[in-house]
Amino acid sequence: MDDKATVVELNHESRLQSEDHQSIRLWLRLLTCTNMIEQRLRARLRQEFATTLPRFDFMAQLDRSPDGLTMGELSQRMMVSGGNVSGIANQLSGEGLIDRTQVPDNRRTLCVTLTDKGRKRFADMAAAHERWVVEMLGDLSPADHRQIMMHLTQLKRGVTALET
Amino acid sequence: MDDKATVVELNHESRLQSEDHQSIRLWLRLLTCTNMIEQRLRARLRQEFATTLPRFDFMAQLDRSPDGLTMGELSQRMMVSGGNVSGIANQLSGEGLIDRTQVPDNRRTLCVTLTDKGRKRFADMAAAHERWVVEMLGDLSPADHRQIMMHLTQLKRGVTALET
DNA sequence: GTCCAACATTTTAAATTTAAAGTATCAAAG
DNA sequence: CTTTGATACTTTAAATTTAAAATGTTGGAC
Repeated sequence: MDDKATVVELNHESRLQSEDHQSIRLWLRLLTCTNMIEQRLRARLRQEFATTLPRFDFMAQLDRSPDGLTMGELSQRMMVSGGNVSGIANQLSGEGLIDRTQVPDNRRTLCVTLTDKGRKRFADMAAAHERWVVEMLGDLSPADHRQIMMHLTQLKRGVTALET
Repeated sequence: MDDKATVVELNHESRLQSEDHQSIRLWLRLLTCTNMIEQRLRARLRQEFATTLPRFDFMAQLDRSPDGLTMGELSQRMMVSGGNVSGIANQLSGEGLIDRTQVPDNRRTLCVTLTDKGRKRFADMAAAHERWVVEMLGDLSPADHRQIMMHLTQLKRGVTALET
């Protein structure tokens, strides 16, 4: 439907109108970058470790917290719904990668930890994952990194500040 | 599970280890920002227009291309699988918001356009959507906008450059 | 002690999403 | 003309995801 005299990348930003607000441009650029990286990571995790991004994320959060996390904490940190976390936990538990134990002083709460097997499994994936991310973002100089981080901090602060 | 002497935001970045590579930090920051914005937009589209982000995205791409887009083009631009686009197209077509017409010189190809109803419906949503995005990102000065865009351009270029 | 609202989690149903297989069409080679 | 491989799209099955309802638990208020 489009004449292409020049090669054009097609992605979220293709929907931009000339009169669109600068903020819309920034948002679509952000979305495009994130989606591009996410898709690559997803594909590689599937190809090389037969796992998914949310499962990896789940284990990464636990690896970071050796004392364990509750289901609610996992839900917050992974930024997904509670039901979602329940489902992933069932899988990982079934594969012996995590333990769920009752917390003595609150019978509503579960404490989730990586098993030894889970910790080992994650270590392999984490090393590869880091290589992939560095490969994708490593072009940027340390100074650029700092600058983008600063800007995204500001952006994040602005969004967080809004109520609801 | 965590003592919180200070208020800590919980999100993807919570999984960061002290020794993690700068690129991982940047990636998780990017993911957190995108998810935060995406969740807010998703919730508002549902509350105020009883629709979803992918449906909005679909219509936005079409609004941008008055001559229509093929299913394949939509798939590329929305950065989702072809089957996904088929499903959304069925919905929107059922609601009379889009038309799918055969292209005369290629019977495999469908050309998708917004109906008048679809165009009107989208105009309302787009106005609100722009307000929301500006509300979230508007804190940044025009100079900041330019800088972040520049950096994300570079980041995008780096990721695109990788094969596969 | 008894309610009652809040909380932590799971379950449910519906929608979304994906990868892969399937269908139909095309274009080009022989 | 026929075959072949590529293309455009849809269908399928499985997994993911979400919002909302359901379950069980807690900690006051009274």
